[in-house]
Amino acid sequence: MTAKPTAFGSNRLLNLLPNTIRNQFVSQCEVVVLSLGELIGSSGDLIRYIYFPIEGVISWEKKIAGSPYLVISLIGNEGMLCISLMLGTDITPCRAVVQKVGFALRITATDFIHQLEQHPQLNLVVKRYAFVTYSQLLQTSACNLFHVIENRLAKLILAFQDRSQSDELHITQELLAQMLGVRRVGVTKAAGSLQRQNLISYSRGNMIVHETKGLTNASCLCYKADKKTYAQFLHVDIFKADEFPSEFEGKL
Amino acid sequence: MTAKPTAFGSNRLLNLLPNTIRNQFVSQCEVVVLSLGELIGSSGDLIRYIYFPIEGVISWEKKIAGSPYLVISLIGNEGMLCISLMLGTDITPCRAVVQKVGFALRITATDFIHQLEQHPQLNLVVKRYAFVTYSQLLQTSACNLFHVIENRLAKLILAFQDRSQSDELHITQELLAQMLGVRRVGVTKAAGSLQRQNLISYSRGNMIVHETKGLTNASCLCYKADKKTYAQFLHVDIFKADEFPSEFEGKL
DNA sequence: ATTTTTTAGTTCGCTAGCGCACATAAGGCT
DNA sequence: AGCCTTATGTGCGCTAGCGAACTAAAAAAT
Repeated sequence: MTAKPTAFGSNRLLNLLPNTIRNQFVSQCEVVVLSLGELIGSSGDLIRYIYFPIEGVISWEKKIAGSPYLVISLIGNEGMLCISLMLGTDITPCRAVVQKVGFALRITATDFIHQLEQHPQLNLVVKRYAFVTYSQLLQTSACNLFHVIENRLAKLILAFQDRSQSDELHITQELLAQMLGVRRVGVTKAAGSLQRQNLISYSRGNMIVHETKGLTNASCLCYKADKKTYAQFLHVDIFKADEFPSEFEGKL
Repeated sequence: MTAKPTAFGSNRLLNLLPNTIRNQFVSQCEVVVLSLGELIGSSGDLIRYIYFPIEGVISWEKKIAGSPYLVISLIGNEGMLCISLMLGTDITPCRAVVQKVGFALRITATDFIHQLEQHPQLNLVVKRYAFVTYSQLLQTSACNLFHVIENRLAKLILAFQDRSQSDELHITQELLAQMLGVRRVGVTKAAGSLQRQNLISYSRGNMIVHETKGLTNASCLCYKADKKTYAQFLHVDIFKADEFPSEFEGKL
């Protein structure tokens, strides 16, 4: 499904760009629907398109030998897919699956590289996003090792909520378990605990977040750390510094 | 300690560069000693220098709230420190500690950025290295979650051996435990098991690797996966493709 | 030679999470 | 209504790893 975008720039990364550049960039994009369960790319695939979600949630999943897929991060309109092109290769290291329906702007890989050359501001935004992604992965790596399921579940729910832009999440415990790389029973227990604390309620795949703040406390500090990282390196005034582009250009 | 390098290009990343470019790059570097336990940078620090180890091993460590430092990766002459500069920021997300003495070429951050602008080949190598690093971190993240201590220890020993370029490692179980984010007792148990299999032997901080192959089997497949990733994206003929620089230039 | 420090080995009780199997309940379908 | 599928809850025995405390032995210091 392709059409000219109707909701320009509601991807938060693209929103960081100056208007003229964003408009020029978006004119090179097409809008595509993200349908539930859709596989956008598998590990090892050639990257044909770069996606900037506007609505919906995509999970970024790594598979290692002998273990199930593990969700590395969730991607919504705060992010993009996939950063590998920025890093000198057109092969994707993970698979990406649509976990909540929506739509995205997408651009072909070759056009994207072209745009990067033309717009140092775009270049900077994407590099910074890659850094944030890397930095959050560092956090997740340690989180996976040290933190218990209940904390990790709370963090995941919050991440899903942020990207859904809704307090009602449509997701089963089975799926949450797969994302966390644990048994469903483990999620049942943890979710039960969160429900008893009146932070969430759920029924057959419909979860409602009641208390974002309480859930933040129930999660490990990793959730806050991730948010802070994003805010620090992708703050809205990323280009407002006087030195851009004279000093930043080509440097960053 | 600064002096003109005596062993040009024995960093494997720099070895990928064409001779003329490597020589030009190295002429901008100074040689510094890496002394045991030296802290090269802490999380949040400004990046003043970029390091290309020639000998020795540096650990790249992430700290999250409430937990000890966790080693994300070991860096030797196959790598560099630190990739953040490539990603649009001059702040380092981890601390780096020298775990085996040696020396490195280093260049100031501003000179490095200058070199990147001048040499698209250098740019590509560093980008690719950043991708490999990211990709290996994906692997480690899942490994930390799914694999038992014995597997992870075997992997760590192999990584240390590779970067030490020696079968004799000088490292205590206490330190290995800190690297893995587990108790020393856990390492004692796992190391005892590896010793009973005649894969290693050790005594008071001196470990000898007897069977690299056996140790590879004792490790999870993550060790092999990491090697494969490195080989795939940083193979020696990274520039031998005809299309460089005409097609790659500016694109990758 | 004796003491102190460092490194490694052992034990104990405990918890988180596992695999597996089965029970319960809510919706959807015929 | 009755059946079937899907989602969630529960129980059981087991293992990996934890915290804490103690022992043993090698090396270093006095």
